[in-house]
Amino acid sequence: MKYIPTKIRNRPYTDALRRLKEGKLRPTKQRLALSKLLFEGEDRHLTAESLYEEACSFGIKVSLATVYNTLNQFTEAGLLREVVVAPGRSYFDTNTHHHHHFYCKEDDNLKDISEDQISLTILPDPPADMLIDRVSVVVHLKRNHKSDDDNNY
Amino acid sequence: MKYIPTKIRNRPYTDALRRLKEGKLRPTKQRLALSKLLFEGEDRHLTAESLYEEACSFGIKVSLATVYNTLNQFTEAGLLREVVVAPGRSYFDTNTHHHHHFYCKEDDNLKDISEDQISLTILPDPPADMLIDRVSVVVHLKRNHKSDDDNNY
DNA sequence: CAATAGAATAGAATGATTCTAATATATATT
DNA sequence: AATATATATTAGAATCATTCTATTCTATTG
Ligand SMILES: [Mn+2]
Ligand SMILES: [Mn+2]
Ligand SMILES: [Zn+2]
Ligand SMILES: [Zn+2]
Repeated sequence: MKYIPTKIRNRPYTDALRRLKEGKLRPTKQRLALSKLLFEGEDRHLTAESLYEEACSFGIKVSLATVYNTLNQFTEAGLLREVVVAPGRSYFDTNTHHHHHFYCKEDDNLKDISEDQISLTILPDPPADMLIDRVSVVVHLKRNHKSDDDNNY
Repeated sequence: MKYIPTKIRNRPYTDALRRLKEGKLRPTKQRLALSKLLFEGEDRHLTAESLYEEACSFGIKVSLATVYNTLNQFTEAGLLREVVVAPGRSYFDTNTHHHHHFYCKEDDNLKDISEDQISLTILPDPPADMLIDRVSVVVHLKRNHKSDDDNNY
């Protein structure tokens, strides 16, 4: 079994802590644990409910209210981005870079499209006294049922 | 006072009726009345609540549940489009042509951007067995507070 | 350790939307 | 025109995501 130095074993916590400092948020148990779930590993899209269930499944003692608070505070601090693609529920995105999304309603699934994969020119000026804050592109997908038809004819 | 032939005076109802036939929906009092509010005049963006209040203010006897049912049925039938820009509530759009939106959160206000005012190239192919259903572009706006600052310095 | 500000929590409250089951109306059939 | 049937409307209850509230707890600072 390979020896892993403490420095490296602790990296996830260090990173989670760094995130909290970035947002000027106290490093409480719950925030640290959620931050670790959110930011270690690949970028992800999640809902308050899904993060809550994940936390519970890892034995983290946290309430749904705190998950909502945390997601909102992280979003406020710029550590997360809120993505609104369908009525009813919000997704939170650990990828805060400017980018876009594929969304499939049937699968309830979000997938990133990096900024440079979409070229966009907006011709109209914003109304008077308004500035463009950000541009959101959602490519809505549907299942391709064509192959089913092919089999029948 | 100019004479207006019955044919023309009744046009809004005729149009409202035509819409219902398009969607294979029975022309009930409530649907006719809502259809008239929705489709006569300019294109508009509205919420269930706002349409309900408008209907009430015109003395139309209808329940909020029926307004929700009607908006969903009309959307299903392709007479309306649902626009999701912010968490919490849905907007319905009488403009069903492919187009995009400016959205200002502060004013809770939607404004159309016609399709030809945005040029968009999506490079990535959709995931396997998926087709692009539609593309939604939302240009989020914020108030320009620059002039306030200018006055102070 | 004590004092204090800030955070976590359970549960209540809210707001949008959907559901339910009774009543009413539009359409089809005589 | 009356009847039968399918469909629509309604009030109110129910649901679901989210936020609020008031209490308890904890991180921070000296
Ligand atoms: Mn990342
Ligand atoms: Mn129109
Ligand atoms: Zn993303
Ligand atoms: Zn529109």
